[in-house]
Amino acid sequence: MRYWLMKSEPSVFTIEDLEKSPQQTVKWIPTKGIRNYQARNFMRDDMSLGDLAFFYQSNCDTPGIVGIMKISKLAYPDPLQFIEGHKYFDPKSSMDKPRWLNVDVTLVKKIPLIELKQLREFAELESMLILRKGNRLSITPVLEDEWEFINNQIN
DNA sequence: GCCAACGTTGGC
DNA sequence: GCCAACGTTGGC
Repeated sequence: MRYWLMKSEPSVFTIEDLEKSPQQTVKWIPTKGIRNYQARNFMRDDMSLGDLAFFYQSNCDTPGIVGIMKISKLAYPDPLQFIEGHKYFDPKSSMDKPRWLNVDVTLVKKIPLIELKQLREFAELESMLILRKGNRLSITPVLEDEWEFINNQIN
């Protein structure tokens, strides 16, 4: 069992959108393609069914963690890469050899916002990838210790 | 294979 | 809106 942190911009997809989705389950992210090789490789190589992930809202007034999700479907080809003219169309991808993948996620629970600036205050979280300068990866692994520490803040 | 130019991310 | 940091592209 692994732990993850997955970013979404509220202008694109919010935790409420996830809450309102059928079975509270969506392709991550419904209207968006993940177009970064490192993030793709995490999904393809390292994610397992039942892995848990923080829902992190980014690029907004109050960036931070707002929920917990689980991986409910393993990596599969992102349909958006095949739609000609679509923003996420990739001419170099093919049905035979799809380049881009998504997983499905299911909401476990919403949690009260833990702001980025709060996360920065905990020495225990110093090594979190999300807190590193210049971090831009939309999917990052979270260590078990970090996961538990943050969960203890919730309870 | 180098690297400059460009595009994107995302906190502030 | 700024801009630092980073990833990708493409000419050479």
